[in-house]
Amino acid sequence: MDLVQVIKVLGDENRLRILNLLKYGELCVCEIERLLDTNQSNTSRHLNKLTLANLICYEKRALYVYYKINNKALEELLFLKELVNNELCKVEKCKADLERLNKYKNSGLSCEDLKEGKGCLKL
Amino acid sequence: MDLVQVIKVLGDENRLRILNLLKYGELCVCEIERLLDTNQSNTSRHLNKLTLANLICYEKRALYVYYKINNKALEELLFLKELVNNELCKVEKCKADLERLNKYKNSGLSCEDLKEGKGCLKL
DNA sequence: ATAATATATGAGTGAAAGCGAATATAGTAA
DNA sequence: TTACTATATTCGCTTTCACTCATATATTAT
Repeated sequence: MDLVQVIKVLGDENRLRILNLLKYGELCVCEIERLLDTNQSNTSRHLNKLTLANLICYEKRALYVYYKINNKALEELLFLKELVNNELCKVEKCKADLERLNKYKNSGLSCEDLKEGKGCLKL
Repeated sequence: MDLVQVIKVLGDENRLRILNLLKYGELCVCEIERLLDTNQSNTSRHLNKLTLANLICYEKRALYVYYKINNKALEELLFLKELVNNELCKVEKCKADLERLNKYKNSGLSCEDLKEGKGCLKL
């Protein structure tokens, strides 16, 4: 995928928020879905676009698919590295996302608990 | 304008080509129009979007409007600086644009000559 | 004043993109 | 096997966006 297409993929709030969330480690689809407060279909589509642009990659374990940043892309596209590492953290929504992510991680819950409405990611 | 909107503005081939052209100095609209090989209306619209995103600025002199990179934006958004300075030069179309730009500059012609079909920017 | 030119803008069109609801697929568990 | 769950994909809808053509605006020249 060429540079213009990669930038087009980056030019969406939900996808920037996903990159920001994945900066600190992998997450499965249902976790991202709750954190973004959108539905499963939409989340999956955004993850697919990021994957096609080689910005993230995934690993399937049992029923769950875990997504993470493709660090190789960050090394090859330094503007992307700068964006992810030093610019996203200034965006208000991204800050709020990280707060919720931390609460979730500190709660000790896993994605299996989310469907029951436990924890801090309930709607 | 927030980060997402700025990236959306960046996610267009013509606008990336304009930024690449302006990297080496100011150009007026009719010069950019010829270099991109598109029409006047389209060129003006792209320039307007880049201006609204604060990525470029302009100065009107006589009948002509000269656009140039807003270097303040490059200092404030380092990913943008990296993109403009080190990434655009890898894009094939941008390379070709710079070749044509150099030919034009070396020809000694000005934008007033373009309408007569002189020089290397004729259609 | 009028004419000519550079640039901006309005209107319309077609393509692309994001979204929600429903459905399909794949893996797990009983 | 059947039932259940996580994720992906299809469909239809709506919005956004780039583009072209035509027109408006502003500046200069005559």
